[in-house]
Amino acid sequence: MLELQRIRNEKEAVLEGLKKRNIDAAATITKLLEVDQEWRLSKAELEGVSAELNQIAKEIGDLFKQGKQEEANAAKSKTADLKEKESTLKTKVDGLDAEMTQLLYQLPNVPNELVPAGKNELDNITVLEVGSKRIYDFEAVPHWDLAKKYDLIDFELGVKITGAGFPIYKGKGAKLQRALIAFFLEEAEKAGYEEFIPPLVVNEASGYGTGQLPDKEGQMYYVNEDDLYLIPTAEVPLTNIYRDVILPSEDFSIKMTGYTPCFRREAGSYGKDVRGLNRLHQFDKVEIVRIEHPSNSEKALEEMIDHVKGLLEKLGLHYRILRLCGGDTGFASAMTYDFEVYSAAQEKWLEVSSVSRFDTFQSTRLKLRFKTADKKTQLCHTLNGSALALPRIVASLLENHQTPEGVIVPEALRKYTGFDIIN
RNA sequence: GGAGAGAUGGCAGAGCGGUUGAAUGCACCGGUCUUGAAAACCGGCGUACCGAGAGGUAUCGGGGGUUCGAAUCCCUCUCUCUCCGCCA
Repeated sequence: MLELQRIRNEKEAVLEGLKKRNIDAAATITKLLEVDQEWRLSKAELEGVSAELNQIAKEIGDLFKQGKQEEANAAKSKTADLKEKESTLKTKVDGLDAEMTQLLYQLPNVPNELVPAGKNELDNITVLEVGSKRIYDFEAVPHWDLAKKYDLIDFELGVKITGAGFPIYKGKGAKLQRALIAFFLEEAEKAGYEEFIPPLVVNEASGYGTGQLPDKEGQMYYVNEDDLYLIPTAEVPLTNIYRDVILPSEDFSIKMTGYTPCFRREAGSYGKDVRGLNRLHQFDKVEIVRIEHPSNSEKALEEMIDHVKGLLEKLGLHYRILRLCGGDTGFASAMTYDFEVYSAAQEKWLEVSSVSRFDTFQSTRLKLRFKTADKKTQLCHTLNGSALALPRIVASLLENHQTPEGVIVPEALRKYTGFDIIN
């Protein structure tokens, strides 16, 4: 959620920024400021009436103490009108308040100045490409065929047990999952992230805290009986650890990591995009989350990018980094870098990581703040990224490291897998 | 699942219809004293919103109600604890 203060003070800059998302928010913001104006006036009026009532109540209390019953009772009659007025104003102020919140929820984050304007993925900017496309001297096979050939993943069996998008990993396939999780967690730990194992279901307040609610309600699995949501990413429980927290000083840098399964309904997906491991309802991911002083979030983002680069390089994967354009940047993000790995067999780039800074967009909702040196409270910045999500990494590893003899396991992974080839 | 108890400031813990944003202790910050520190003493010390400011309003788990007035009474929701049952 954008800070109301910011919209008041920098209306033009906010509008300009949102244009990069291909959004014209002029009407919403004009309306918002109108409501805000009226809200402030009504609120001042309401508080005046409340102050008057409080004053009278105090006087009546004093009169009773002095035994002046009649005067006290006389004073009571004065309150009827004021109470009526207070109640009306209260209803009005609450209504305006709700209307403002509603409008604020509609506005996405203002993109960082580096974010290019644009509509969709075609307008993203490639900022770095490392490695080059592998040349195969045999016909490259897509990962779903390799998974079947080496009996690593059984998609049909997953359909039997649960449904499409819930694969069953077997044997070396299962072990590869475990190895990747362990590898990612240890790399994160080396980079200074503390590991957490959070709950996989969260309450409504947490959903609102990181911005999955109210807009993306349909993307989460919902447990009606207990009013809980299955997490779509570890970002939700990890970031919400710091909901309603005021850090005691400005000297902080919080780095968290966690492995969790992630659950996404992916309503509306179909066709070749969902083939094999490309898009699943349940998948494994190691997430990194940071809570930073505003002055450090740029550096933090760079560090996270370097971390993810390191992972991909250790896995021997050819990748590129994209700075997403306004239109392709997520609702809550101020700037997002996507990492993509090239799949020769599928002849396309697969998104394997997304690293974002949210500035104060999440912390506004989370009420996540810190105390400045002069005792003021100020909003923190939040950032997060996948480091990494498993399915497309597995797809990339299988496809890019395939040989006629089998799939070669990257050196860095061998101590976790215990085998160096899948055949 | 059944029965009971409870939810107060960073923590502990009073208050149980009247001027209480809230006693007291601890923690924390500033000061006096000291070569320095400790102790002692003095002062300060939640959050949010409105306001240029003075100040005002809200907040004692959430929501609603009774009352001139609610942390205190009533309703409701959520959560926690204890005992019983079940169980990895």
